[in-house]
Amino acid sequence: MPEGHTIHRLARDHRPLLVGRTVSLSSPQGRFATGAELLTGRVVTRIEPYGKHLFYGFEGEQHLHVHLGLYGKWAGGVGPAPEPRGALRLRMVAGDHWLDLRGPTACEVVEPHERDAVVARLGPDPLRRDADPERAWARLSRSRRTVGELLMDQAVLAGIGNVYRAEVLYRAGVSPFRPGRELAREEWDPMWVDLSALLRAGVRAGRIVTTEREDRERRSGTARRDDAHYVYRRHGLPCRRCGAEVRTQVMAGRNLFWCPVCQAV
DNA sequence: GCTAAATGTTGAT
DNA sequence: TCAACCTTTAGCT
Repeated sequence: MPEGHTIHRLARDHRPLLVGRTVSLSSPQGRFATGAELLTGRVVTRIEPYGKHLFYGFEGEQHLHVHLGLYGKWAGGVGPAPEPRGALRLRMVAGDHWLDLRGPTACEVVEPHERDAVVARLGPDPLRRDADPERAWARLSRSRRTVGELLMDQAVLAGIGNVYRAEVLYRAGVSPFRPGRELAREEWDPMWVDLSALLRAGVRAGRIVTTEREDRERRSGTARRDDAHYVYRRHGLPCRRCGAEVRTQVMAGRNLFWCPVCQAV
């Protein structure tokens, strides 16, 4: 489930398994091999997430660049690795641990300047300590594009996907159709803070939960198991706060969800 | 069992 | 704007 929280969680989980260790890499899928085997025998020096991109740094200043895309997934375990099945793009083995990568959009060995080029075209990532929210504000506040489009643009903000877009706008009470330039600074600053908090909670939980505990508890009598979101994929259902029907419409190529009452303007 | 859709991006039209 | 990439799952039958 790859928005930024998934990528940062993977970096956190993979560091103790890989950093400082000699790793062997193989690409059983063959036809999608991207030279990863050439890194076999080298030591992993660091693992860095930027937005939805993940970079595994190796001795010799080369990096393995991974982008999970829509369906990419890592699996792993301890002990002998299972027989490779299906489209297994990459297997990494370090000591007792094995890690299998399936279905990524990107899995390639890159030079430092290529890594830098990827990072350079990304906006600030709210999960990174070195993120500069002013860069995002500079883009948002000058744009005629809608805030619903801007939040999905990785050059404006890195790591936000379709779930966080819908949920953070709902929590801010901002219409996705508002042009970025009509967003007030006093509205945007709390949204950045909220995004950071939601993403951090997502890293901890390993999934996206954007509803407040009180909201979930208040509804507990009605026993909906799936109460992790306010509006995402809830079109046609009543808004959890006002009861109006949650709506959906394609924006920036993805299904947008919003409450027409709570997010009227 | 089958189909459609899904938390994403790229490159062609 | 749309197809392609490629995997999993939800919701049908």
